[in-house]
Amino acid sequence: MVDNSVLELNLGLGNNNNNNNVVGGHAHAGQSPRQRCPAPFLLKTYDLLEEGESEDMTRIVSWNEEGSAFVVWSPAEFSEHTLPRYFKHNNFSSFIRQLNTYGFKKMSSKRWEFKHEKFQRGCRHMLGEITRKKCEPSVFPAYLKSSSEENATSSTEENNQQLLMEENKNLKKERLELQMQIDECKALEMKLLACLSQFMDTQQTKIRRLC
Amino acid sequence: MVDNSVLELNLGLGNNNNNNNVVGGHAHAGQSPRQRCPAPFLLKTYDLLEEGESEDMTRIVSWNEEGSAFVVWSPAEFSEHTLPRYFKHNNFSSFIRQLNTYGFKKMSSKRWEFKHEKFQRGCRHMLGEITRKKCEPSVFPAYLKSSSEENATSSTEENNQQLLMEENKNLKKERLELQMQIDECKALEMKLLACLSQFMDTQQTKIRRLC
DNA sequence: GGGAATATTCCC
DNA sequence: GGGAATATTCCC
Repeated sequence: MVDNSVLELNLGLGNNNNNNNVVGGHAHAGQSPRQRCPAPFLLKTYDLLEEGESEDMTRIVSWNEEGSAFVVWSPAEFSEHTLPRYFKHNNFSSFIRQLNTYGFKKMSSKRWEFKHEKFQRGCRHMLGEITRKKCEPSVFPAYLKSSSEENATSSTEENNQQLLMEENKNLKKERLELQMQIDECKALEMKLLACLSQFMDTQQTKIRRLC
Repeated sequence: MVDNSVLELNLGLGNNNNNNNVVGGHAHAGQSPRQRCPAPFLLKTYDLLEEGESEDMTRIVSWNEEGSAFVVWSPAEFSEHTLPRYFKHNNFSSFIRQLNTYGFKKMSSKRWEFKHEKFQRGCRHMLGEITRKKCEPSVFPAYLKSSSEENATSSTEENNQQLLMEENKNLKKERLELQMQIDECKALEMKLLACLSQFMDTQQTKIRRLC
């Protein structure tokens, strides 16, 4: 009943999209207004709408006339077939929860139409401007914040890079060692197999002779 | 290749287990020592071990001799086949992350053995005493550490850092995979040796009889 | 709609 | 191992 391709697809998407999603959002620091890697959720939702444009999926979900919002025409089919191909679930309410988290608004009480200023047809590049509503751990003393930002200078940045390179180097060394271990294992396997096969041969001849 | 029954099973489990899991933990308030509905993760992990007892799954994952901990004998098979039947993913590292969250300890560097005082064979009733480690709203918030966000760094430098982080991530993934390959190889070796030894025995007896 | 707990991912 | 971001679930 439920689409079976979930895991494969999710993993596929995960490996592609999540790479875009540098979690901390440090990338593209100097751009206006706060352009970041879009959240996976937004990319997937956008892509899912583009998929609809080519196929008959507009029956289930599509942009509205003006492309200023999107409409889920058939929540049941959308949940059962569309959601699991993009997400790790098939619950319409979880999808809506995410929409709310990213600040989408429900446009009409008569149909499932959702709108966000920065989520429009043809504007994939604006997705990076959409942010999650933060549940602030709220009042962290302002003085600590400002001083910490002053302290976070380029020296820590360089340091950071140093550490990354160091770690990188070590990882590569490790990789080589592991690879060698595997080669050894494989070689041993071959030997064992050869040994087994040879032993079988000799035993068989012995037995044949004795008969 | 990947088990297809993920969603159905997950949803099934979700509908059963998550009902038990009164999220806020308000249920059973007056019991000693803090008996709650066990977290879904713990129930699933426990059940997955019980499943092993009846089938040949002990080859992949099982309790240790004393039932005081459990061992993932074959991480590759465990990830590919077992995990997706209980969880919404097939990543060994995500599973381990959860174990750490609930305070499990890795027992040995030689095998994937995990232990928690309250997680033992035959003691499903103790699972309710296991709690997540809380991440206190920590005194030093994230932005104290995040250096790059507001700073003017040259775009090439930033780009460089991006690439390094990307490579780093991939290397770590590779490392885990290689480690798992090695485990598999070792397991195969054991099997071959056992096979060889058994074969030798039977052949010797055959020969002895013929003489 | 949104708060909050748990789950999954990513990074250090 | 663990901090922190995002995702999913559950509840009000």
